[in-house]
Amino acid sequence: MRALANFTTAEIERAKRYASAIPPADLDPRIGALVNELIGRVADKWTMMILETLAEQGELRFTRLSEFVKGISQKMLTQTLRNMERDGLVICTVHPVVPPKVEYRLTGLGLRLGSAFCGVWVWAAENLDHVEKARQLFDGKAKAGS
Amino acid sequence: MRALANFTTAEIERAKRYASAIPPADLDPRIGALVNELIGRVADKWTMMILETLAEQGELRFTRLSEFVKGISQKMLTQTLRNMERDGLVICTVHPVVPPKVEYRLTGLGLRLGSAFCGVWVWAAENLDHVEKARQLFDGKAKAGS
DNA sequence: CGGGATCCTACGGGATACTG
DNA sequence: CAGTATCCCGTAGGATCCCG
Repeated sequence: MRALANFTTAEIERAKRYASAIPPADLDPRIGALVNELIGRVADKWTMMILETLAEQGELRFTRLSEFVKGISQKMLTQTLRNMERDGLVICTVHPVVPPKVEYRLTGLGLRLGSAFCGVWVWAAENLDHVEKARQLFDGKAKAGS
Repeated sequence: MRALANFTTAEIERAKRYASAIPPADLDPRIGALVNELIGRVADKWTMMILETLAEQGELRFTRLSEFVKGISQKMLTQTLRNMERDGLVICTVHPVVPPKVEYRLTGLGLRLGSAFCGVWVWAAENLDHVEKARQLFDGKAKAGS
């Protein structure tokens, strides 16, 4: 890890804690593969946004949910919700009334995933301008190089 | 948040910390949109896996990296690396020798994102069997219902 | 209201071949 | 070795219509 020489000590500490939290999965390579499969499933744009909305709002009906998650089509909302339900992240309660009323909320598992993702959200919020500057710099260089 | 009534207190505490960490982004709706765009960019399967590998391994050459990130095509590796470089997550060092030698490592920004994602990895490793059981249960019900 | 069923298209992404 | 360029296919995912 000599490559990390020019990071701050705080950053290195975080990296170490990061690395040390992973090993258990590496004992059996199949486990690692399964974890990656699971990550791939869950690290989906819509999954993350639905997860975030439900974690913030608590419990929502289908249409209400679609209003919070801007830009999602009803097809993707349904599809993603079904997958999340299958994975045990979400519970769907159907009230037998007309017009139908269906409410979605996170399970304990889903809630824990939500708080696990929290760090990513905070990172995004904190480093938004940082990323934008990096992009402008990169695009500027690319143009100059052509 | 009455919907959370049947969670453990620990889970509720986590949810509260979660929710309280988000608000700053909601002040200006445009910020929220930008954060979501950024999340969409970064919550990509390959981005996450490359990020993880570089956080663990420190610094790697192109081919070496492709060995760690199982299943990735060289096209996607190049593409994802370029995007990450553009976003300021990764630094690419080109050594002017033959054969070419190009090394990739995380920037401080990338490293921080890596540690932010750490929670998700831990969650995945911890709850793998939980998810699998939920899937079997769900699939069983689906079959019974048909 | 909350979806399911269809249709259709754009594009993600793999395989292969070529280059400095 | 580290890409770039080309071709090509599958499917993610939007639009639309319908139904209980």
